[in-house]
Amino acid sequence: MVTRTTPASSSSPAPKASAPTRAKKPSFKQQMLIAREAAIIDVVNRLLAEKGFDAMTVDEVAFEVGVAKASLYKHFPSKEDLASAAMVRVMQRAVEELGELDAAAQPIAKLKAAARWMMQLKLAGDMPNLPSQNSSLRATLTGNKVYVDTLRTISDTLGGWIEQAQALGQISAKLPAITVLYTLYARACDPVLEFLKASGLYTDEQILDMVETSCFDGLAKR
Amino acid sequence: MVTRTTPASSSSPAPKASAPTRAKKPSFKQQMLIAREAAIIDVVNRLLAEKGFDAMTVDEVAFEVGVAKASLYKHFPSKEDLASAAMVRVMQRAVEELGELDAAAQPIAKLKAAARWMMQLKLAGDMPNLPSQNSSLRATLTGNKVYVDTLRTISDTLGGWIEQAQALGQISAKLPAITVLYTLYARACDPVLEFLKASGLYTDEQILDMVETSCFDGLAKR
DNA sequence: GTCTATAAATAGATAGAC
DNA sequence: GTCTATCTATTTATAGAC
Repeated sequence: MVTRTTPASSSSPAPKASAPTRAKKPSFKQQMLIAREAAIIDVVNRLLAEKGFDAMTVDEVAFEVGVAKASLYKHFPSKEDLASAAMVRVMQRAVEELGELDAAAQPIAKLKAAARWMMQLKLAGDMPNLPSQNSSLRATLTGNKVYVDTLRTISDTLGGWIEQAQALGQISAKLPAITVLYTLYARACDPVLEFLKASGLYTDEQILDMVETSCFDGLAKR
Repeated sequence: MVTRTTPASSSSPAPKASAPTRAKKPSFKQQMLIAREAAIIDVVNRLLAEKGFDAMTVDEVAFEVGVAKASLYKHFPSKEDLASAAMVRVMQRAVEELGELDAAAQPIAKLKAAARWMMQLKLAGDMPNLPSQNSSLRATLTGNKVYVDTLRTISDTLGGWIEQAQALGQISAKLPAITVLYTLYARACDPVLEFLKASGLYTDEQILDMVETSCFDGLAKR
């Protein structure tokens, strides 16, 4: 995950000869690097969820991570790449989640569980919120192979489930599969979730139930 | 037709109903003021729809209006007030629209038409996009009496229709009215609309039909 | 790789002439 | 009320010491 090979080669950074008594393991430094970048992405992810890309500042990220801003730029070359890394990570987790959900029997059950996973992530404040209009951000995202590939993987998986569900008469065949897919994706940024949460009237579980119902069963009475 | 019954915003002076004089016509300057502010709000509204509040800059607004930035601040005291004025205007138009829709026979038909009106506005690039998290913006909005009152009017109208529709068995009674209301409001910022439009696969009418279907009938087959 | 310090650009907002 | 010119603060991003 998020294995950036920025530093001078990852093979063997041991210029010093063998000094087994005091030598530190290079893998340790690698692990520290990974851990620090994971900590950075943690903060970025939370800030993206809280305020969105435009309102998030790199100063803020650096302060919350507890690191100098210049150090951040050693890890990620731009603010867009910070956001991109956060998106990649959450999408890779989505791939893992979809893999587990695949055990469910019915396609529609998988789709509901996938939507619920996204909504639970947003309710928990862990869903990055990126503006779909920002051009520089879009350029960075579409130029990131891992991002594009992972998005493709997710879309293919969900798309397959949708077609299966439609073939079984579980999902309406009146709607094109692409529309169903987009409608599911939109649950990741559904403002109804935060509105209902802000109202303080319902528990997270109740909110998930209601939005899942409105999404799959519709507002009109059945 | 802009703000005939109500002043555009708290920052713009209300037209005074003074006795008609023949020597001078202050109403002309008043009209020029109104017209210029309407032109400003036009630009603000479009930019808010295109890039959102955070990415919109006051310099940009001034340039597109063709006026000096300092002049903008003579009309509206802050960027937040610019956005607030745009929101007030679109909401006042919504009130007018709801008044006309009230002629429809069935409550659910009114609700569908209201949702469709919002979606058509967004598809046309005329729906302002405000971040729900920005605190200074929220403060300005909640401190704007016209905004709060108009929002209240809209919510009361839609809320009444929802309860009627539920009583008639047209809208599911399993969902609280507040959830139905929020779900309808969310159509004004539904990313599915722009995704489908960006795909180039469907006409605006087809997109409206599909999203209306998914909203009221749900994704699951009936 | 981390830091301090700073560049370079841009944001929102104002001063003051006319 | 409109303009030019400017202020002040903030933002993304680097330079350079260690």
